[in-house]
Amino acid sequence: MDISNNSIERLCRVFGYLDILEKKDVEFVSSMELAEAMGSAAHTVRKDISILNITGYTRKGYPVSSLKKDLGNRLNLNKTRKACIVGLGRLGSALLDYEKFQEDGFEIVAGFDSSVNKLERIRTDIEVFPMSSLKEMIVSKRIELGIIAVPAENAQAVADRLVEAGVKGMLNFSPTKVTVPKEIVNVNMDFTNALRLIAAKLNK
Amino acid sequence: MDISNNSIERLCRVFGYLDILEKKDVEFVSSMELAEAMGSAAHTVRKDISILNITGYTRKGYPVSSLKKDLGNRLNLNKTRKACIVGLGRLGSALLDYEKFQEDGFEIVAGFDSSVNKLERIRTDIEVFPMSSLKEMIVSKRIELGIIAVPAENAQAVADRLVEAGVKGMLNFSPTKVTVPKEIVNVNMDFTNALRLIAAKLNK
DNA sequence: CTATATTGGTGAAATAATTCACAAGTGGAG
DNA sequence: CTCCACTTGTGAATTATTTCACCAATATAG
Repeated sequence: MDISNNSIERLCRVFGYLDILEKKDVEFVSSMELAEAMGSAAHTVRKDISILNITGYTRKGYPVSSLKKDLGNRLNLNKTRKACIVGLGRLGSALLDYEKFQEDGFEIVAGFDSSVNKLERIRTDIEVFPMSSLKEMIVSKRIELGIIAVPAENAQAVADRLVEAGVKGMLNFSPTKVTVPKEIVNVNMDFTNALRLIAAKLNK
Repeated sequence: MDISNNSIERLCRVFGYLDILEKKDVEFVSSMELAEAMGSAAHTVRKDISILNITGYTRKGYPVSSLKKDLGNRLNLNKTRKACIVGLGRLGSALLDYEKFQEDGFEIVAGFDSSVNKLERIRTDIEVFPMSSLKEMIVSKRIELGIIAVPAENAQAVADRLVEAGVKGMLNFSPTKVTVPKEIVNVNMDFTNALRLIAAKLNK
């Protein structure tokens, strides 16, 4: 299927918003309302949805629950996926307890760190392990996603080990770009670059 | 100047990589090497740079320091900018101590939280204040950027107050899209949506 | 000095993405 | 029943972005 990255990202956001509407028992939502919530345009929303061959109802909009279900099916968001966090410094341990992940269908089932010290001090409901058991745990717990929260200089090494252990996707919080085999999905969250982007846009 | 968002983002990453090269005293870098480090193509790098009318040297590449300086000038990255963090929960307080920001020219000069309890318990070198002094501090310290690290339900209210206090740009870590006047630059970092994007790309 | 291998620069071509415009359907008012 | 206001769906037009192909410049080797 040829659906652009931008469309996918927008649709993922729509999915998130539908989740909110569903919890409020809203039955129908128009492309206009979705667009407003997303900060985009109504025709963009309609186009994105129509790419997936999902249709709404004239004069009523899209049925919230069914659209959410359909989007979820097409975008693979209907099943819970297991993830682990590597690197339990300030950021990593904050992510361990970020409840939103669970609510949204991403279950953090393990944390890893190379420092025994950190492992002992950490207070969380989630099991934490030394780096040496990374592969074993990823395999036995069937973890699909790895979240990298280690310093830049270790990011590539961690990515390599995650790949070797068999994760399918990685979310990389380190400011380094990591190189992974092309079948592995990798998304970067580079805080500094986000600030740079803001600075660069300030006087455009 | 009409330079696309994607180009700007790529160039910001190039800027970051040049910083590393400069610290290693590398004198010249080729478009190919830059491309490899960025995970893009050489012609993309050259095109992006040429959009800014910056030129390199045949057979040598680009002079690292001078390219960095030029890019910095064009992208507004050569001066340090002051930022504050609003919301000092797990994530916010982790960000307070994220040294990378300082190294990269973004100085976190204040943290804010509505809970006096949190303010008292927090251990950091950076000054923290109650929400009631948000505007006063932003004005007096000439803070240009706001980093939002509060729960979704408060994000819009915080964004409004930041705008009202006069920040020029915001980095929003909450999973909600916030609406701001169009002259304010706003960038979202939505963790959940990043994971969703990964999931959606898994079987494409 | 000459030949060669590199490397940047860039207009043009190819692709991709967005935006538009409007036909078609339909719930609801009167 | 009729009309109207509203909302989707989508081919077409537009705009933006990426990719290509190749010229020009030049460092280096011999």
